[in-house]
Amino acid sequence: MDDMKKVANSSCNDGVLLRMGLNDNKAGMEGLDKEKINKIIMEATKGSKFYENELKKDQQVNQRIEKMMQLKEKITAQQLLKAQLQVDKLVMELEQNRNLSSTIVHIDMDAFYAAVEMRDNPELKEKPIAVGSMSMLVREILAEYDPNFMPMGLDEAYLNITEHLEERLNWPEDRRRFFISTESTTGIGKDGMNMSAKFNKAEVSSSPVLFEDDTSLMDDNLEQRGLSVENSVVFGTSAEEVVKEIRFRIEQKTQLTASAGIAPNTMLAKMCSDRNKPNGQYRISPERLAVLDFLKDLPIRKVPGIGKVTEKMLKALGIVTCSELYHQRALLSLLFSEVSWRNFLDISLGLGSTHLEKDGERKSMSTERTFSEINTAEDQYSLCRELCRDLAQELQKEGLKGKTVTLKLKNVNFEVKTRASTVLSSVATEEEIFTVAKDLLGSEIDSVAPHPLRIRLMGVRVSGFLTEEEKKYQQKSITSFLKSGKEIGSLRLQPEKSNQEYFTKNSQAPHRGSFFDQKRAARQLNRENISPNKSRGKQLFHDDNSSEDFVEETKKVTDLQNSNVCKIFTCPVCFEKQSSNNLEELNRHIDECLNRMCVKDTVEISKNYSSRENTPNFLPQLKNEYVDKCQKNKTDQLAGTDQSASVSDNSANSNTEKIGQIIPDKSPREQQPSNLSDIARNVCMKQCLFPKRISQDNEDDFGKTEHTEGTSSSCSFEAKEDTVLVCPVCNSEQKTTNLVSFNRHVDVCLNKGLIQELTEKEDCLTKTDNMENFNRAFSGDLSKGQQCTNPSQGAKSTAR
DNA sequence: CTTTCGGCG
DNA sequence: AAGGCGCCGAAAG
Repeated sequence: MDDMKKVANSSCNDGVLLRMGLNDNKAGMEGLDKEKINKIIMEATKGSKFYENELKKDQQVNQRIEKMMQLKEKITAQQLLKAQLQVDKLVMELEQNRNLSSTIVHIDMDAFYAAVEMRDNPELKEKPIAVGSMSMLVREILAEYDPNFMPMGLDEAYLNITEHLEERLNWPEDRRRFFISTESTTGIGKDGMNMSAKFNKAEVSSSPVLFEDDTSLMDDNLEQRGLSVENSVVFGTSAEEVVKEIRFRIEQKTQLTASAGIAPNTMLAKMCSDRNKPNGQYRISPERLAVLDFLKDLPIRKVPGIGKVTEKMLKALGIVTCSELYHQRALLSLLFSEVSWRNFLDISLGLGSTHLEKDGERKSMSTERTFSEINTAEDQYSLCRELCRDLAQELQKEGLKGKTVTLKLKNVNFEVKTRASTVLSSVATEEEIFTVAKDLLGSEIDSVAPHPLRIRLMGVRVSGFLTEEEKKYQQKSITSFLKSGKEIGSLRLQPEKSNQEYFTKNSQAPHRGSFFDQKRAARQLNRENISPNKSRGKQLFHDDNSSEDFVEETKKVTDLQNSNVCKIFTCPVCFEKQSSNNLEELNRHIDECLNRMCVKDTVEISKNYSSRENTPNFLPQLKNEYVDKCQKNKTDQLAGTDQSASVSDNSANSNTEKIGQIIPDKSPREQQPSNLSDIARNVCMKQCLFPKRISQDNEDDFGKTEHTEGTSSSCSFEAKEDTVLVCPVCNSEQKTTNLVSFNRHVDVCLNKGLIQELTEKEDCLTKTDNMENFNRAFSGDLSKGQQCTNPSQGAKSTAR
């Protein structure tokens, strides 16, 4: 880190020297006109302003890293062990759901190389290069392989060719034959010539390898077809051949080459397309080992979604490759948010979306512009209006209305500020947006007064969109409901509270952050008490960290799920022998053991455990070596052996994985859909959905985590005797006091779409999530995005 | 909810 | 060829 500072400083000095040099020039060359020099100096200062800001940003990242490292130092061996167990349980679940049956293709136009060619050969500029190339291939070529293919920007696209591959098997050869256009060879200049020459040479005449699975092309067909055969090519039926065909047709059409990746999911496909770029392709065969092998030494930076900051942070933890990412999974689960570490886990296992879901509803829309300094309020306001106008136009195209307007400003020092304001009624038109934006701008101008606000960028964003349901109900039911609420008290379960309060409170369910975050926070308080020997974990986690073991290691974790032997085992926490046929009991024992260490946690957690039913239906096989190791570790501890080194260096140990599935515990929020996916529970969930939130309102300790997580409270299906239930949607009194039927009515009343959506996704929704969605739809608060993510894929699996 | 950040093409 | 730009979603506070 010191090195970095040095580099930065010297670069700064260079900048100064440069400017001094310019001054010398100025003195020496009197003929040079003032303006030009001023301009150069301006550029230089602009550069340094920019650079200064880059340095600042870099230091902020360094601080983040420092903070993370401090957090890491405080992690105890017990915490790490527990995390390891939990993460590994998840790993097994993920493995079990691994889907290798899709064939996803990622096509990436070699635009950059085209640009280089163009630079070298200005004659080629006439060509309608990438202009609309992808949207054209939209229709003309790609759709033949996947009618639902997904263009990503102008120069790349995903295709799911699974179905095409099946159909193609029955295709006659002629349907797979394509004629080589000779037009391309007429291109003037060496490039036109080179390209077609390259193609002919490499892909047709002299490289049978490229058509390895099309035997017919090579021999007899050549003879049969006579002259035309010289100009045609037949592609085989394998995925590779399909993609070659696509790339061939793209090149014929656009004169541009494309690279492609073939893999069982989008993430891998994208990484594959990068492999043999330009003008190449790569395939990961649909086998688990092939996937893991591909990832083994792959730098995490290659993964979509991992940018330079994440790379740097992980590097600070000694993580550079994907296998290292896997090895450190336990540590990562303690250091990062749940979304992040789960994403890391998906990456390291090579999991991603196996189908091309059209991206969900957009959550915001914005427009912004960079310009040379603007410092008069007048100009700034008119610019602001202009942006609002543009944005309003775009919003209208998609029929969107939002509640939050955000103004973004970048001053001449490259410092970015955003100011947001959320209004009660939604905005969509230029005027509506501007009304909000101008106030934000105004207060920013005021804040620097009497100095002028010197900006180089301004942007306006609208977010917090209304859903369809809301648009419908906004004016009608909800408003009337809210209005009338004061008069008649629609939900009189707690007459002393206004409905406003009711909903506000409900929407504040405090479960941001991961399970680990919460538990970590709790443990932080009594860490001193519970960790008599901070370095306990060193030997427990002996880890050679070699990537060769990566494949083996993940295998071990999963192998366990198939083993159901072992009736006696040693508790990995207290090291006492336990014998039982009842796995649930064993799990409970370990849970208790683990949590005994975390004094204050214990009560809550064991309460949670005892009410959980997702016990794995298999028994772990614990190898003796593991037990030995644990016991050795124990004796070391007792002997007071000091290993003060940081635990993370050896946090991952294949042995520890062998007991991964013992712990059934997981907070419901992060609970994956068990393969049991038991209908009964889901039914119960649905029934609980509404009664629960009503009954919650009666509870004093409403805000407590256990309740919002929905772990222990029982379903009460009957409202109190004297309550009158008023449907919050249609605002009519309901005769029934049975909450189930009341809820059914509300179901009907509310837009079905939402309910249906919830039902479809209920596998991955917890009660809390359901309630959140409900509350959101109910109260009209849509500022939060959907929290449900497909459990079979990363939280952020596809780049936009 | 507001503000900042990370990442992508 | 590298980095600025416009945009989005999500983390952080």
